[in-house]
Amino acid sequence: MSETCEPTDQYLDCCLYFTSNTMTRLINKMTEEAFMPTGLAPSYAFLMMVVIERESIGIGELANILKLAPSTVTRFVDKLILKKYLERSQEGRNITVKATSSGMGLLPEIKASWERLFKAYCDVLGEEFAVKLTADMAKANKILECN
Amino acid sequence: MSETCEPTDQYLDCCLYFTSNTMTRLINKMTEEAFMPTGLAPSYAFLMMVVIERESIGIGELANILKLAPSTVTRFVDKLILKKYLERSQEGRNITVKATSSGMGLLPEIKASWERLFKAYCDVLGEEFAVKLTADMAKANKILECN
DNA sequence: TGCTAATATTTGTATGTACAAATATGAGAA
DNA sequence: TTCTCATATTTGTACATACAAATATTAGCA
Repeated sequence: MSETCEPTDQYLDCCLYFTSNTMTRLINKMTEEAFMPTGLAPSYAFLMMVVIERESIGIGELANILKLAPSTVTRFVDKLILKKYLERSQEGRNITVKATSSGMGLLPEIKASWERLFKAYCDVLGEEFAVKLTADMAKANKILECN
Repeated sequence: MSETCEPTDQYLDCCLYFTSNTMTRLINKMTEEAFMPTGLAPSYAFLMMVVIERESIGIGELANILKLAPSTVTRFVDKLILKKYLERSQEGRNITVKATSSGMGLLPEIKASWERLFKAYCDVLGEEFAVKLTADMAKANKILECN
């Protein structure tokens, strides 16, 4: 008896903590699939995108943009350096990070994957609903960020 | 100089993967605080709630309700057994889990924490928005679950 | 020029969570 | 009754992520 969309305990669905965690697991799986061709986990791909867009950027600002802890960014950067996609450079007072040319080479595939992801969830959720939901969540995040 | 709600790169906010992960981190922090008095991490508290409500339940069904992988449920249950809040019982063919009396004793505090959490995010987001958002996310989850 | 405070980054360590492989358990066929 | 299959659970392992403590680096001051 496989489980196809059966209704489970409704009361958990009224909790933002629960729905948010559940959604993250579901969307993460979808995103990992979409980003498979890049050879990178989605968080790494996002980091690459931001670095490339900014040319050169410090750990702290990266953490701010990606909403990750600086220590997490450090670990990600370390791994991306191992893969030769990034390099650290000491620019004057600040340590900054920039993409190598092989890192830059990833950008088209990353962008394509990102679009594939968007299409994938719009296909099931309907574009209008998906876009609205995403905007609402971004709005909520902006409020929640301020503690 | 501190960073109070400054606007960051907008384009990430159009991505459901990004907004969902960000929201999960924010709401998880809030939830951990709210559940502090229970002495349990939120996921454990939720598991306890479901077990108590069902009296006795198998790992698989628990995984289904909580939307977690069965292996994850096994680990959680192991830890809750160590803390003497749960016990495993072999009922006929199936292994089931039920709360000990000390586990049951947690319920009021868990419920109180859950209400505190609800109040906390309604306070900042506004109850109407929060409830609507949660419902929309639950709706999206139901669709995404069916792959 | 050297000292101290402020800030940025990294490291140590812990936790949640998953997947895949291993294992156990019960059910049906021979 | 024994064998094999299906299903449920656990174990091995790996990764993202965080917090707090340690470290480095710069800036301002004496």
